[in-house]
Amino acid sequence: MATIYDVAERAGVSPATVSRVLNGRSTVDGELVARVQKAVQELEYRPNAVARNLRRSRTTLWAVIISDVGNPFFTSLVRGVEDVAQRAGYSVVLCNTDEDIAKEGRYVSAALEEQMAGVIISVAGRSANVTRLIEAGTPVVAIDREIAGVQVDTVLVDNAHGAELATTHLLDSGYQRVACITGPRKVSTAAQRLKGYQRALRARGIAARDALVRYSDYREEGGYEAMASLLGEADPPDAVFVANNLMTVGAVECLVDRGIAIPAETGVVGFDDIPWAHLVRPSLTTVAQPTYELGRTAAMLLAERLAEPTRAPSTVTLHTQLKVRESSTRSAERPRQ
Amino acid sequence: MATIYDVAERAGVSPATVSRVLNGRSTVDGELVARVQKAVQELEYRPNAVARNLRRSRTTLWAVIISDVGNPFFTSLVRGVEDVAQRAGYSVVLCNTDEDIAKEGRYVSAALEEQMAGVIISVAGRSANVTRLIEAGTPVVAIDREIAGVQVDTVLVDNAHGAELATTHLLDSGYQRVACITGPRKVSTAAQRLKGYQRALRARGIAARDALVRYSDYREEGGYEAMASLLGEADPPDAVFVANNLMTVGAVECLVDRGIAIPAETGVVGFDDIPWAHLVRPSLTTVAQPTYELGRTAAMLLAERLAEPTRAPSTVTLHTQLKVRESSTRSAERPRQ
DNA sequence: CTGAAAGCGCTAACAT
DNA sequence: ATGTTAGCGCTTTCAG
Repeated sequence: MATIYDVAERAGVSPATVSRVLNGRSTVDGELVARVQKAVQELEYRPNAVARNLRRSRTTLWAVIISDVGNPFFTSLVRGVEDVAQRAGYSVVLCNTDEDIAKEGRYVSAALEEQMAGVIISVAGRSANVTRLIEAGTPVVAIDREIAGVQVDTVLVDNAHGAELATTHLLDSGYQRVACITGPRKVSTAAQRLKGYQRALRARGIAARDALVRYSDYREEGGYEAMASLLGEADPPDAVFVANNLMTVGAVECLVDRGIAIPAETGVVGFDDIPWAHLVRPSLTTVAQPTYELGRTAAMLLAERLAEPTRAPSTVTLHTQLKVRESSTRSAERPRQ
Repeated sequence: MATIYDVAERAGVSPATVSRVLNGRSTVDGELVARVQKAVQELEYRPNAVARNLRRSRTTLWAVIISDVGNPFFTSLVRGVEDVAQRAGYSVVLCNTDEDIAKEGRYVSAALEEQMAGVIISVAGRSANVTRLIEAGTPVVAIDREIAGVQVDTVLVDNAHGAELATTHLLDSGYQRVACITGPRKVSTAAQRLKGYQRALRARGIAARDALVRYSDYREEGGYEAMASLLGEADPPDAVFVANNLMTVGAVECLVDRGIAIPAETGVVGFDDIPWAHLVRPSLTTVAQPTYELGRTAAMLLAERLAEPTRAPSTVTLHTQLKVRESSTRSAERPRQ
């Protein structure tokens, strides 16, 4: 591979001048610029980014740390990040933690060692890993999930509000015993969505019963099992609010397997859309999140912080939207969609 | 950030010795090892990977270049790559091209400039971009799509065979005029799947008619439009084989919008599963690909080539599987699944 | 077994 | 405006 010295020699200038031409910062004589560009072409010169990064002590890599690449929620989000990153001249390194804090820790170490320019993270658990990044001065944006006790730029959705809407909608549809399947205890979205569910019940003067709440893992199998467990109750629910998309699919599968009719016997609303919710029969009522926008917003916050490291961290909350479809509406009221 | 010199000083040894301890290559006196480790702990020393990469002139980054992060086919594949990569000590940089050759070119440049250790790519079009990588000596593994005229490790599925099975199955189900919606002309999988479709027709002595073939873009909207176009034919099809998952969803939506019953009036088989094909009503018959295994296999090939750069390139072909569900079986024969 | 020293390729003072 | 030069942090000969 040709180096900057080879180019300099061929163009009859110093390496510094080549560097100047390449980076277009300082002003260089037009004639020299032309010679350098010609030499670059002829030698098929390609700058060595590693050397540049070492010298500048910063890279053009962003780490995006998420818990499940298989979940369309996260892929849509990553896409939002990616689009902004590319435009701003950064590349995205994808890090999949499977909700595993140790794995998250390894990725944080890698981000630190690789001197990554910034990190966008949906945290798997407590804040320890994020603290390491902050102490090292790496800009961090929290996405989807809040990080307790740490001041960082954050992009969230109105989880409690969305959950409340969903639950209220089920009650409005005439369901009496509305259950909730939420996510892992440590995850902020799980807590917030549960809180919204409870708030909706309270608003109607209904006592929240622990027997109708399950904590699960945000995975399809977890949703299936939680639903099965709810159906095992002495007084089983006639509707369920499920706190993420994959668990909703699992819960629906469980109901289908048991021959329980949706929505006639049991109503279902899921938090977060799935790509083909409208093709599923009955089509699924969901609390849709602006997933792509979440990613875009986080990326823009990161880009801004990189440009202006000292400004105070901000939290952006995006809005969810209840998409009423068939799974939550008993015969009387049909959804318009 | 502490450097290797700080550690050396604190441990009372030379930087070279610290390096040896850290990399565990050369044998170092036990007492010195202990002192170095202690110093590393106390200083919370973290090696600078950028400096190491420059010195070693190689990195621990892999680029995975795909055409659509939004497609579950690719995310599952990426996950397979990721799992192997992490275990082998590499990180994965995700590059989304949107089937855009210019964008692909930019990612290839980035991979070259960042001195990435290897590239796994599902090519958007012709081989020019890949040739640049090969000329620079960067190991490349082609995944999902073949690269014409270039010798590289390759992981594919039996596209023509899968398409043939799908088409034959439709004919067996009693459909007479089976159409095909395939992908972009330049993409090898589109050609292969079309070929399998044609082969199945020929085997039954049916003439393949251009009027029943559409080239589209592997996207949902493209599938919708292609289906609409087919329905506009004087003699419209009574079944369709669709060459990827997203276009299948689009085609189904089109049929639903037109009030055409699946499978009674029109049968549908798609190539590549979608995650919730069984929840869709009618559930979708698909040619399932071992997506995760595709990724895993490509990653293993890359890891092997990195370990042994001179061995001859190999091509691995994985098998598809026809999953018969409701969308392709008229009342008489019910699917068992 | 350990240390000294060179150098990976680039950029940014500094000097001219 | 251009060139000279030091050095980013690490690894790896080469000596000892």
